[in-house]
Amino acid sequence: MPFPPVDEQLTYIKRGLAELIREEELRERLIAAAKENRPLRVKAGFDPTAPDLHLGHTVLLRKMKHFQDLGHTVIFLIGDMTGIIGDPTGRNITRPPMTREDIERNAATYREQVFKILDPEKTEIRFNSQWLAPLTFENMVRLCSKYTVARLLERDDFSKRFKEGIPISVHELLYPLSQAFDSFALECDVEMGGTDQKFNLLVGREIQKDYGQAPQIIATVPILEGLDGVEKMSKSKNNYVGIAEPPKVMFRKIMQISDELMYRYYELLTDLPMHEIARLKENVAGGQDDPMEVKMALGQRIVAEFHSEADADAARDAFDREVRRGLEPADTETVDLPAGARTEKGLRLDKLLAMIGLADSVTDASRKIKAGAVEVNGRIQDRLVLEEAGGVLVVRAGKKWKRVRTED
RNA sequence: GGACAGGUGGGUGAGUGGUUAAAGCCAACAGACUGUAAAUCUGUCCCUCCUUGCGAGGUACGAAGGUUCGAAUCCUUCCCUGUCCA
Repeated sequence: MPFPPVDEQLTYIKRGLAELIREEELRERLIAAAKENRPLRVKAGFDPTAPDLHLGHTVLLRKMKHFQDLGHTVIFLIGDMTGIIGDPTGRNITRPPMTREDIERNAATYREQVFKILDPEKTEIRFNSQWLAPLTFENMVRLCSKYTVARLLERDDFSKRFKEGIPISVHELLYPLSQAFDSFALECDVEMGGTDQKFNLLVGREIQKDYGQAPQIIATVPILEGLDGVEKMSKSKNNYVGIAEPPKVMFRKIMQISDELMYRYYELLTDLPMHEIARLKENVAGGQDDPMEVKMALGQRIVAEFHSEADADAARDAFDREVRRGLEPADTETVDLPAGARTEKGLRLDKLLAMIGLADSVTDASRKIKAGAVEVNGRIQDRLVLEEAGGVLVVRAGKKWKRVRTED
């Protein structure tokens, strides 16, 4: 399969990239690839834990996909060696070593999620225990001899911790080395990662050279800001959009980002050409385009990528209906009236809310009632005991809705 | 092995015997505002009960005991984390 012209490839690759080390080397490598009709081997490493991918991860995955679009091979490397050893840092209190089964299961989940973006035909999934596990002590020491402590301490977080007397375990120092060794073992032409990985990726170049291999080219992608627009997207910060989340949830979350942030999302999470994005921005600033429309279009693109066009349209409609107009969702669940909600005085609304999941607890429910967030059949409730009306009750607590069948 | 510091509600972090269910901040949840947002403002933010009240009760500050009318705050033991010395 012939590759596109080198300049075209370069432009495609460079879009949305944080840093490319070095462009000239990549150009040469691309020329050589074309000449030998050999796809480049592009690697990115992933942790064997937490296979719940979110949009932040997809920035990297999308860039990997771009390489595939150009005909190159992507290596999805699962760093299972660290998982087998156990906890890398003291941060996670006693993380038990993962079993082979755990890792297999996580790998399966990765496959499921990752191939929503990557092309399976052009992807190799590899595990670094394959070559790290059989590494003898002798070879291990040999690897270590190729790098100095001073150079390892150049890494930002290492030097910082060292200066401040925060402990650095020896195995942490080994981490960049083993990652570098992976690149050698896989004969990588390019390694990718977030900007926070730059140091590790650079070590790979050095080690490859030492082992007589052409040093890999490094391509880093920016770290995506989360929904808050400030901190990086992460699950623990709860500012993420998971790629396995339902269309409606995804769409709603995307609509939550600030107008400013949406252009960055366009750049990093869609393939809309840069000049188009610039135009959108101008039109919004000039008042020709409605920012909400632009953001909804973004939401639709993203939802469509992980689900389908139809899902995206439905999500948009649902948003319009539920959030903009505050109407009851079309897919409101209907439940039976829980037995305990009825007392001799009548229907206890606080208990009902807690039992059908619209409140965390009875106490929480009564707080919500007090706050005027609870509505039954379109009427805001301020009493604990509900007048029985019979039939199906449409209950709303804040954003959540339920229909309750009262058996009569 | 020794010395020292510390373990508080989802997170951070005050509080060193008594209006402390425990400040502040963040997150979260509601409400107002709005073009979706963001920003801003207001309220809420352990559980249960009921007549939803500036209500009553229960549980809570690593664990278990103890001192005291009364402890997150003092004592003992234990567990855990960190730093330094060996």
